[in-house]
Amino acid sequence: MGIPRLLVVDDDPDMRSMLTQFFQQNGCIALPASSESEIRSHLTAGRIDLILLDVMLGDENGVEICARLRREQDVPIILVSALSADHQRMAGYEVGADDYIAKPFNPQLLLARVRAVMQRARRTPSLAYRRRTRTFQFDGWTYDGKRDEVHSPEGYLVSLSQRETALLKVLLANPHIPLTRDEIAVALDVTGETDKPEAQGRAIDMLVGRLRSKIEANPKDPQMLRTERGIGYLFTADVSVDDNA
Amino acid sequence: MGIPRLLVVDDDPDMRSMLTQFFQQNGCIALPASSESEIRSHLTAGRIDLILLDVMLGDENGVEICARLRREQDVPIILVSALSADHQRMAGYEVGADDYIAKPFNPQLLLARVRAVMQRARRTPSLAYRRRTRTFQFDGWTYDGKRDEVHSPEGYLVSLSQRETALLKVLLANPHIPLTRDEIAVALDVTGETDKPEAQGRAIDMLVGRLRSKIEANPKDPQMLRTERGIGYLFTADVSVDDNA
DNA sequence: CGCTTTTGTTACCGCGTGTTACGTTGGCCT
DNA sequence: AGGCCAACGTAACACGCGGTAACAAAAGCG
Repeated sequence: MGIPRLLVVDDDPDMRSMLTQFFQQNGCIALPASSESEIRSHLTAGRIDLILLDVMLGDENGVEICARLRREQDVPIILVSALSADHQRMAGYEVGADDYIAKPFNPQLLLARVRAVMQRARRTPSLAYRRRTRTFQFDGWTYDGKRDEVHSPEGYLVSLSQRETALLKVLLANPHIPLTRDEIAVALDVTGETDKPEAQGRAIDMLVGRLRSKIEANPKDPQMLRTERGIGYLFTADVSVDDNA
Repeated sequence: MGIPRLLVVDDDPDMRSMLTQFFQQNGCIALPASSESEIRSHLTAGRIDLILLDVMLGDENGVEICARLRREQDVPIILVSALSADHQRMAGYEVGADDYIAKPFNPQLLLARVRAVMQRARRTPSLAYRRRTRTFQFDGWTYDGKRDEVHSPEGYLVSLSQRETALLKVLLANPHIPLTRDEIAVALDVTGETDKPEAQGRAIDMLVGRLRSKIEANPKDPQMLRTERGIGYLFTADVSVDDNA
């Protein structure tokens, strides 16, 4: 089988990079994330085998996020918390988490739990192992996640590059939400090395421009992929999702 | 029957080559491996009479691997471990291992155990001893493991070279999983002499290209054997296995 | 031994992607 | 209003990865 791909969700940067590094040293691909929208971007953008989710995120609640995610898809989730109180633990399970670990934890134990959960998930003939494919509709356009194809309102097949497709997926996962360049960059970085010290030039601008030139009727006056001056970009189309395939 | 074919699984290169050499001097064919995916590739690619499996692999757990393999097929497995603790021993048995040996071990004793397990396996009228031949179906295509033939969806017989067939088998054993060139190279080396010091150029690229030209409808736009830029290759067809023959 | 077939190597090219540089836009200040 | 300047768009270039043609080496085969 391939390399396990984990998503480490914690709002404390130290804890986050500590964990991602630890997992990377143990042969996993560990991607950092710190908010629900980032989680969703990752889930849409690429395969994620397991989510390690801190219960106490700054302004969001890990348990609620877990419940919401679980209502929608069956990606394995391990909740992490500083509170080992029993009722918390129960809340975690009731909410659909696969396991629950209290801080501070033994790294080896954590690794063992991660493996156990992933193995359990693998045995289940669920989609956790298959690539997640959905079909999106937006403003007449179609993105077919199964074939990774984009069709214009007139039905023409528009070929996007890998990166352009990835960007589109990020946008589709976050419609009507302004995204900063950093947020986009992080979401795109499926290769996601350690939390980077912020140093990417205008790559996102170029990417946006290239995508616009392919999916905007008039790229000079973008309707769907708007720019929020001083902020970032905003996808303004209404998106409908098709989970059938 | 012929010469016994063993698979030596250990993540320590020294131990691995020591063991393979030892067995080779004692009239066996010993193939080195260091990960579950390698094991699976070998099992799919050719006959394996017995697996010598280290419990402590770097990022994988030998016991878990053993359990997983045993759930699927009945290859004899001997677990090897530095921990001779009893509970570990029990865990090994419960998991379906045929024997359990603690490091450091007497080579002669090891050999005796190996022989004993293999003989026991031979008496059992199981399939472990026959060459494992399966038939795979993928996207209309058929690979007949018995005759080593590939048939197109239209029913034409397509002749693949040895290496191309080997690659196809590796892919069939790992569908929907991105494989690096190194992983593929290792899996292909069923001849697997000593662990090589990694120095293969673009042989895999060529091999992939050649296989594509034979089994992809449009080799320029591969559907099944996709390339994962910066990673390696990915076989995206749904594979179904036929164990009858 | 030559000839064929398979397999690996080298070299070249195209494409996707990031960077740089420069022009343009639009907000803000006086 | 006009001017200033940061932010943005994008053309042009640079670079690396992967496809593949052509060649070389190795393995079968008579």
